[in-house]
Amino acid sequence: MSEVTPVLLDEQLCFSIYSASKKFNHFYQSALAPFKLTYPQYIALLALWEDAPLTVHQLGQRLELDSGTLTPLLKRLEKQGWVTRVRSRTDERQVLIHLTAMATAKRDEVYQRIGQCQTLLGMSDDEIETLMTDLVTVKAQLDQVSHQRLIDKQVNLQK
Amino acid sequence: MSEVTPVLLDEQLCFSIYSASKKFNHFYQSALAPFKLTYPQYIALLALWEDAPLTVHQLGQRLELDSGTLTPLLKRLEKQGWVTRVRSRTDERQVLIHLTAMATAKRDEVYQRIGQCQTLLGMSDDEIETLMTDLVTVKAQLDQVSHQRLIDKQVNLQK
DNA sequence: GACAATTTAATTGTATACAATACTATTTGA
DNA sequence: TCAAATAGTATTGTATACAATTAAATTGTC
Repeated sequence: MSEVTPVLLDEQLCFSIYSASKKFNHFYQSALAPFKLTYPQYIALLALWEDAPLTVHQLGQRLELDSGTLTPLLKRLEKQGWVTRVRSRTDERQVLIHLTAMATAKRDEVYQRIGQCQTLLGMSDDEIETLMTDLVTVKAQLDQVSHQRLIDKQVNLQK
Repeated sequence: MSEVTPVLLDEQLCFSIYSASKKFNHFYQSALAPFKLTYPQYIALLALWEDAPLTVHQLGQRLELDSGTLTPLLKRLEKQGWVTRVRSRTDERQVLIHLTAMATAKRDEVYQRIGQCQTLLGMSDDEIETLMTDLVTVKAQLDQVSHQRLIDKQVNLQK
């Protein structure tokens, strides 16, 4: 009697999320093609349209990305004219990310394009809300487990 | 009266999924650290433990990954002794991915490790099932939209 | 005020992802 | 039969991700 079913529900859920995330990515990539923006670049702009300037660190907190990801991403956005990267005068360690006039000007156009493409997901707002609530639960649990892992790691190091 | 709320529910959902996917990734990365496996490498092995050998193409269908991703991933798995890559004799175009004796031998150990770490997500099986069903809906819709995009693209090319 | 500790970005190295292209082997069709 | 189309894999180029390290600036403490 071998216990041969490791394909637990959790595992399938992980794959579902992994796969959905990639699909969403492609969706935005294609929707934003006229602006040559990727999804991560887009959400960076979204955060800045809401509140700018932001330091790299602040942006990272909102997007849950670190400087290793953001620095090159922001350099690309700068090269394409969406943002400027200015080292703060009051604290030379931080780099402030400002929106360019072009970024401000194009905001509504980008919004509109996304709106156009957002041909509903075939789910009610309630369903989406529920889905998101469940995802929050999953994420919280994963955070907790990975915190547990830290302790576990130390235990494992003993032997 | 400007329509300044582009942060639609869909957008928040996308970010939730994106963020959950990354967290799951870290979870597996850390759970599988003793085996030096990443999540994509792990699901490749999962597919092979279920059914091997598989061609790169077949594996790609199961994982929804193309050869650009799989070829280097499989080379890494080969270098670490999990699989062998053998060009098929009956059809020289395809490369068959076989499990090594080590991979077969370590299967249960890996399963066990994952089982150990899978300290429940704080959700019932029913809740998880519902979540996955909803994700399937979202994915189906995204597939449909991206298919629509193809037509759209052609229309846009006109002007 | 000196200096250790902390904070913040950038860099480096590794590993996905995927579009586009190239290349080879197989299959198909005239 | 053999040219054209197709299939399968690999390669190249671009863009994330993130751990680990480095470097620079600031803060806290004596």
